[in-house]
Amino acid sequence: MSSNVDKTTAAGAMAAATAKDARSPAIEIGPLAGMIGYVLRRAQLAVFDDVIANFSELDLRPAEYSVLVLLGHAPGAKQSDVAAALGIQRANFVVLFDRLERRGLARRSSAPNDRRSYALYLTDEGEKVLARATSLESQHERVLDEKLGPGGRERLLELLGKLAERG
Amino acid sequence: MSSNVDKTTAAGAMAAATAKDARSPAIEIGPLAGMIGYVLRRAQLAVFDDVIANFSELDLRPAEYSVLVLLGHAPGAKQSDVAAALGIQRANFVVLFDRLERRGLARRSSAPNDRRSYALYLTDEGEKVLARATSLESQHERVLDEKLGPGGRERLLELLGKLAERG
DNA sequence: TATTGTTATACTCTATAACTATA
DNA sequence: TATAGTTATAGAGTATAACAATA
Repeated sequence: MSSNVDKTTAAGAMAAATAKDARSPAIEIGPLAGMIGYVLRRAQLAVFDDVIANFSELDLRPAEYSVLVLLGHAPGAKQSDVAAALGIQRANFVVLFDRLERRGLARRSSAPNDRRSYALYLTDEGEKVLARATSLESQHERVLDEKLGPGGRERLLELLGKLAERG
Repeated sequence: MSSNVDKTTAAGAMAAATAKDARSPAIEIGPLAGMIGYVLRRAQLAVFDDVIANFSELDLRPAEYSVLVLLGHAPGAKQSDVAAALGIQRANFVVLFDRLERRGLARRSSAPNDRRSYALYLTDEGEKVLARATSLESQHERVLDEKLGPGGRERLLELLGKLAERG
């Protein structure tokens, strides 16, 4: 999963872009630094890299964590509703959830009124993994808060919420 | 590339998550709404979807546009430096640039001092496409400014810049 | 007829290893 | 020995079509 050979990752690029080293005649990103989409993408990649690194002991991907969080918050939710709430295609959600189920972290239960659908629940093991992951995630949020400064989180979440509105 | 059958995209999910419709018993994302990484990802997807839609007449992907912008800003830059500045792996950049070259938008020129490397340039056609794309992109930035409100852009770029710093 | 879950498939993006030609 | 470009490949993530079971 990790290596230190031929590292030209986003991290490396950002470092190179700001370094003043005669051996790396790095070029500036210029006008891209003022484009919301570009800066947003780079920030998202940096944050996700940290999340993935923080979850490494759990072998849990961000999308999988979001499913666990949602099941902790809305146990018994319908499979298609969970997928829709997270913006995941039904077809892709099947595979994602299969993995959680095979690992014993979540389970499908037959829904009471509709024999087509499933009600989804965390297992006891899933509750434990969710608790541990949330602890790691909380630590990470505190690191982000240090980077953002006082009031930064509130301002950022408000602005990002406006961007996420569709239409 | 587009269709209106079975749309369970992130857009649909966000709409469903906020709608009050008896036929869509949508569930709330709960704690996810307070997590920087999750909100950041949803915002980035929404913005990129708009960028891609705005560029549809040019058949230009965000990463390709970023290369054109960089070549407009730093003509003659080395291939590996452009890739590093954008956080793209050398190996993947080759394929990306091949497509721009085949379309006649950019070209590789032999570098003066190093026969291993290339100096990259826009073609005249590439300049035209860059100009058109930048015009479309500017329009999009103004739409984003309306969403963000007065001072929103400046605050957002500053906060995102802090998140993008690695370490 | 429409919806739920499912399978299969394809396309993009990304990461790594290995090669070549130069330095 | 190290670097620039390249090729090939594999893994994620994502999108679409089609099907069976059920509504």
